[in-house]
Amino acid sequence: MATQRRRNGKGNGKANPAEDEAVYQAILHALLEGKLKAGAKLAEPPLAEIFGVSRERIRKVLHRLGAERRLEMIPNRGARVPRPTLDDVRSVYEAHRVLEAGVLTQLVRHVDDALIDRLNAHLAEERAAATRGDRAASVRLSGAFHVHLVEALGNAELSRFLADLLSRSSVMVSVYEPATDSICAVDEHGAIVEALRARDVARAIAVSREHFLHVESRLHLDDVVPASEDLTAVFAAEKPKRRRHAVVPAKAGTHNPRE
Amino acid sequence: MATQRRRNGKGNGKANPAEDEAVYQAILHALLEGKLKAGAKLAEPPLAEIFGVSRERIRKVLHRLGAERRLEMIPNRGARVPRPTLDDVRSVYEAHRVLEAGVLTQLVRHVDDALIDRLNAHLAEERAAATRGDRAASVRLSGAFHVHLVEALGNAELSRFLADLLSRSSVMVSVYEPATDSICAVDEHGAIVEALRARDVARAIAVSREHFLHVESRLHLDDVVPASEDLTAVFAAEKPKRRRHAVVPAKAGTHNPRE
DNA sequence: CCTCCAAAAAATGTGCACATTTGCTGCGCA
DNA sequence: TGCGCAGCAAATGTGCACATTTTTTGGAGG
Repeated sequence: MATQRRRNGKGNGKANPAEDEAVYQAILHALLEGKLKAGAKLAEPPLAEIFGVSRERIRKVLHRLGAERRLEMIPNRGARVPRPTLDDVRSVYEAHRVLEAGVLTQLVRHVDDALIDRLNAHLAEERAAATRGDRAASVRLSGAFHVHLVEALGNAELSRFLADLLSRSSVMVSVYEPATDSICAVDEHGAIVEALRARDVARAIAVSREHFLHVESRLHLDDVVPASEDLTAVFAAEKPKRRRHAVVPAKAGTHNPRE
Repeated sequence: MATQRRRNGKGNGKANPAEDEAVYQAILHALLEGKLKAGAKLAEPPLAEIFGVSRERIRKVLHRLGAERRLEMIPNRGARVPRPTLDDVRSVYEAHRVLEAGVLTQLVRHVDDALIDRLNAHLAEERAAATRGDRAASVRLSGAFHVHLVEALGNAELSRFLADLLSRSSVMVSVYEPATDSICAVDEHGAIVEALRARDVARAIAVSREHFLHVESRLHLDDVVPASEDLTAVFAAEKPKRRRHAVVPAKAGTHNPRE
């Protein structure tokens, strides 16, 4: 219900906040999945056509993404997918490293058995995923570990900041593709937990730092996978509204459009 | 030239990006200065009238401020100045504390004489302001000290995060008014610099933590200054466009309206 | 006197018609 | 051949006219 309206008659200012959110999530998702080329332009008319909504709707979403620094907005020239430099990537990784140092410092003051148990349970999950060779799960759980650390502090500001950093690094990862193998050594995570359990701040920070530098060293700037150029193909699976005559051929340069 | 147009004729879609920015800055400034009541509603029509711009312009700015979490946007119900709880304040202070712990940890790896000199120069300014009893300068310099610390790392992400925290806390400060006296003990800042010079991470962090707890303890939630209720009065000095029959007395709180 | 409800008033949200700006294409001229 | 530049097509930005929703108002009934 309530999914097939608009463009009837003329005056039609019906409120539909869910639709804004849907378009926003679709574009954000494509961005986070790395389905969009680094310097790609996101023009309003094509997107409006693809999602079957008015241009104003698209425009609002685009500006919101721009305000969140997820898109690069140039006055009178539209929105583009940011093209992060290697320095940008290092900056994000360094920020994460610094943040985690602070988090660990604060965390040793509040460690209890329950926290250690939760972290160990998470490590078990990570090991299981690694053992069974589930790359997707490994990547997800690897990021989740650091999220667990901040969330243990229960501070909304810090959690938000980390989420911001992670979303940015995920985009970069898709550009500088570090996905060779063994994404995030579980042992290093385990060492952090161990240091936490021992209340050893210095060691926890040292291990964490080592861990980040390790991950960071895997980045390589050459060999940039171009991702898809065609917006219609990118959003093919996102909004099965209707009006899908544009082939979506065997191009499929990226991953599978899943489900 | 080009500052006195609009509302002539009818079709008038002229681009004026500077005007967006001006309105944005005006509202943001009022927000940061604490001129707006905590739960105050920012309705579009009055603001449009006050600034002498179209409602769409106001709407865009309001949504942008909402995306930045500086305003609380409720669908179909407009924008309100957020009413931070005491927990919110503590959360921001804790985040700042945790962040600075990480910053200090990273900073001891890069301290050099030049940095220490710069920080000492800043401390001298702080002491001078304190000695001469300049409260405004003291507050400003006190915040600037922590900004100097992060900026010494040269990391844009971290700097942005701190700026975000500071802007939030400045709003809160205006609510929970900690301005009794001796806002930020210069000695505590000096102790941080001293620990940095000695490359003593643990001490630097301990002093910093102590410092933040000290500042935080000054907050009191009762006695909330209501600030102004009337939007026209709040923005009186901000936009001397015209159509301002509301006095605009010797207030002149801000800067010159340029050119 | 208080509560509840209907109708009006005000405020927010949206599509649309342009104005403006950008980008491009092709023609002329050195 | 190459360099500019006029004109055109496409995209972005903006005001405006409504539609929808919220809030206020003014009674009627308990």
